[in-house]
Amino acid sequence: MHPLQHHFRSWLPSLSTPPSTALSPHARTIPARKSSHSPATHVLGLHYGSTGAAQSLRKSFLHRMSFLCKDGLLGEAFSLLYEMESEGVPVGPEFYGELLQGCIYERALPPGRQIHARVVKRGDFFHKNDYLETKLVVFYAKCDGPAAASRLFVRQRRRNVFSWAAMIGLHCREGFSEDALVGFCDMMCDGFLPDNFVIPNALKACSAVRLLGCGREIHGFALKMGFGCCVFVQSSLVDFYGKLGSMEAARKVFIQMPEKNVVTWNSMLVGYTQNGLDAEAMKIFHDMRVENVEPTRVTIASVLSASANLQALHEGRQSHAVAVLCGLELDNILSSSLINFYCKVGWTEDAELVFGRTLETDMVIWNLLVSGYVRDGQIDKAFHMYHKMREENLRFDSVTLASILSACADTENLKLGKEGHGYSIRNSLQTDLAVASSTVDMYAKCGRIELARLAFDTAVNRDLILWNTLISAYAQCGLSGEATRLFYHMQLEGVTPDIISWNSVLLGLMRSGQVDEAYDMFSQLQSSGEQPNLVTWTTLISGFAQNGHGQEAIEVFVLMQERGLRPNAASIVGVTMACTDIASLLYGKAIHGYIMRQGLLSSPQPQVVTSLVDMYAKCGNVYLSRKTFDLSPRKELPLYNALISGYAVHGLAEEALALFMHMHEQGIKPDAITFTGLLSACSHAGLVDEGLEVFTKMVSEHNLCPCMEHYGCVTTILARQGNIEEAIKLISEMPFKPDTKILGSLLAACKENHLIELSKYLSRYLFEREPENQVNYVTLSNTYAADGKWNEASKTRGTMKEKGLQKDPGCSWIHLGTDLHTFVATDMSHPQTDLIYEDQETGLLAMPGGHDFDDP
DNA sequence: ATAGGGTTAG
Repeated sequence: MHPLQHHFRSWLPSLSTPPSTALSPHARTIPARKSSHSPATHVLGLHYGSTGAAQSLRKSFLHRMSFLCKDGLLGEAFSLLYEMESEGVPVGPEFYGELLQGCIYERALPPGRQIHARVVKRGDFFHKNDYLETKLVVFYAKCDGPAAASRLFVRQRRRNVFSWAAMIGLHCREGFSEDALVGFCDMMCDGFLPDNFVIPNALKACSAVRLLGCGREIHGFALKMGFGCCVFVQSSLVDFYGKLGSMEAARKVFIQMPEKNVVTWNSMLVGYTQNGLDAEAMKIFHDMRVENVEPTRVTIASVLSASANLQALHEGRQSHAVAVLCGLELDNILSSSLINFYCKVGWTEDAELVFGRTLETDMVIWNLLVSGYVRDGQIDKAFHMYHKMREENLRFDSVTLASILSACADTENLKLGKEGHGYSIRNSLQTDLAVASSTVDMYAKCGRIELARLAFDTAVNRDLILWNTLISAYAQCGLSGEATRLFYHMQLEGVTPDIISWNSVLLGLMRSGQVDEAYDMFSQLQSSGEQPNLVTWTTLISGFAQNGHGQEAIEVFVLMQERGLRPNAASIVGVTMACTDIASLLYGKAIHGYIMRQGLLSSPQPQVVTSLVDMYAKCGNVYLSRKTFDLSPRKELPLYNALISGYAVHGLAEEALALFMHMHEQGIKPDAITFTGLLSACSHAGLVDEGLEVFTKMVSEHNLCPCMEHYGCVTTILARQGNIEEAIKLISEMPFKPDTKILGSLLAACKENHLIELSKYLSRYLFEREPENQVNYVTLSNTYAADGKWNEASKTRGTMKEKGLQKDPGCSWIHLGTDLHTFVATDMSHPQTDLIYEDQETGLLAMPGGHDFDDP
C-alpha cells in the first residue's frame, strides 16, 4: 500500500458525516471565489471611511485600477498608482491586492515583487494584513516564485483556503504530487474544507501517483460537498478516471454531467486515446461535432492521434480541415500530431508541408519527420534531416530511436538498423526497454536471429514485451523449440505470459508443422485462464490450413464463431486457404458468399480478395478466379501474382504472360513470386523460348535473384525439351546446392526422354544419399504423377507410409496436387456448388457435410 | 480541469 493511503485513511472517517455546508442552499451553486469571500471588502472602509466624498473618490480609483489589472494593462495600473500617490489619495491594501491580481493574470514576477517591497515598506498594517498575505502567497505560487511562496506560507499567521489551494496547486505544477496530497490532508486537518478549486489539483496528484482509491474517496467527498454539478470538479474526475485506465468510471461521470464544456469532452477524448480505445475516441469526436462543441487544439491533437493509430485517412484529413476552419494556429503540439498522422498513413509530402509551416520546431517534430522518412524508405532524406538536427544541437532520444528501429524492421534495413543499435549504445539508450525490444525485433525481421538473441541477452532488465519479442522472433522462423523454451523460461523468471506470448508459441509450432503440439498448447491455453483472442483463432486456422489440415481449419473457424467471435479479414483469409487446401470449391463459394454479405470485399484488406482468386484457381475454376480478379476495385501486386500462379497451375501460359504485360502497362513492378508463376506456367505449357526469355528478363531487367524454384522451372523446361545437358549445366552453375525437388524434376525429364541410365543414376543417388528422407518419396511420387502414372505415385506414397515416414509440411504433393485440383475442376459442375451455406438465424457460416476426394 | 512522438502476436 502506498504510504499516502494511510494518510487518507486517517481522515476518511470524518468524511462519513457530510459537512454542514452540503445542506446549505449555497452548496448547490458553486459561488465564484471572488464574491464568496472577499477580504477586499472587509478591509475597505475599515480605516479610510472618513468622509463620503473621499470614499467615492477612492472607490472610483479602485474601480479603474481593477479594470486595468483585469485587462492586463499593468503599466497603466502602475501609472494610476503613482498618480494616486502624487495626488495624495490614500492607497489602501486593496489597491496592492488588485495590482498583485493583475500580476497573477499576467504571470509577471518582477512587478509583483515591486508591490511586495512597497507593502513591506508601508509597515505592519499592510505587511501583516491577512488579505495581502494570502494574495502574496498566491502571487508567488502562480508566478514562478516557489521558494518565496513557501516562505510566506510558512510564516502566514492565519492560513485560509486560498493560500492552501495556492500551495497545493504549486506542488502539483512542480510535479511534487505527494507533497500536494499531504498538503490536501493537512489542510483538512487544519479544519479547512477543500473547495472546488482544490479538488481538481488533488485529483491530478492522485492520478500522477496512481492512487485510484484516494481519488475515489475524493470523488465521494466532492459529491457530499455538493460539487456534483461543478464542471471543473467533474471534468477533473473524468480526466482522473481516464488517466488510471478506468474508462467505464469516466464515462459514468461524463454521462451524468448536466453541463459539459470543451474540457469535459476533451478529457473523455484523451482518456480513450490514451487507453488505446481509438474507435471510441472517434465516436466522441463525432458526438462533439453533432453537439456543436467548438474543438480546441487538444481536441484535434487527440483525434489525430486516434486517426493515426486507426490508419483512418479520411478522418485525419477531416480533423486537419476542422483545425484550419477553426483558425487554430500550428503550435508544436498540433503540428507534431499532424506530422505524426501524415507519416503514419504514408503521406510524407503532407507531413513536409506541415513541417514547413510550423513556426517553431522542436525535437519531437524533427524526430517524427526523420522516422517518417525511414518508414517511407527515404533514407537519404532521413540522414539529411539527421545532420541538420545535429547543426541545431538536437539529438534523437529513446522514443524516436525505437520508432526508427521499428521502421528498419519493417523495411528490413539491416544496415540502418545496425547504425541505430550502435547509436543507442553510444548514447546509453539501450537500457530503455522499448529501444531494446525494437532492436531485438529489428534483427529478427532482418533475418539475423543470432544478433537478436545477443541483443536480448545483453539487455539489463526484461519485461513482458521484450520476452514476447524474442519468442515471436523464434516463432517467425519456425524455431518452435526455442520459442517454447523461452515461454517456460520467462515464467521461471516471474514474468507471466500474456495472450501475445501464447499466440507466438502457437505460431512457432504451426510454422514448424507441429500441428498436434499446437493443438495441445491451445488446450493448455484454455485451461490457463487466459482468453484466446482473434489472433489466436486466426493462427490456428491458418496454421491448420498451411499444414494440410484444411478440414480442421474449417472446424476451428466454425468453433470460433460459436464462441461468439466475429471473423475478421485475417480469419477469412485463413479459412479460404483451408478451402484451397482441401480443394473444395463448395466451401470456397460459401465463404465467398459470406464475405460478400459482410461487406468484407470493400475492406481495406486486399488479402481477402487475393485469397479468393487463389482459391478459385486452385480449386479448378479459373473462370471464377478471373471474374473475382476483374471485380476487385484495387489491384495490387499480390492479386496479380495470385492469378498468374492460378494460370500456371492450369498450364495457361498465354494468359499468364498476357496478364504480365497488363501489369507492366499498369505500372506494377513484378517480384520474385511473379516470376515463379510465369516460369512454372511456361514449364507446364512447354513454352521453351518464352520461358527462357522470362528467366533472362527476371535477372537482367528486374535485377531479381532467382531462387531454387526458378531454377527448377527452367530445368524442367530444358529437360522436357530434351536438352538434358543444358539442364545439368544450369543446375551445376546455380549458386546453391541442388535440392531433391530440382533433381526430381530432372529425373522426370530423364524418363520422358528415355534416358534410362541417367534416370537410374539419379534415383540411386537420391535414395542412397538419403534413404530415410521422406522428400525422396514425395519427389518420386510426384515424378510418377507428373507422368500420369497415378498407381505408381500412390504406391510410392504407400511405401513411405509403411516405413513410418511422415510427409514434411515444407513440401507437398505438388504435381499430384496440381492434378488433383485440375481433376476437381472438371468434377465441380455440380449444381449444389451455387448454394450458399449460412445459417439465417445465427449468421454463422455452416459447412455442408463431409466432402472428401480420394486420390485418383 | 484537458494536450504531441516509441517496443511484441495472426
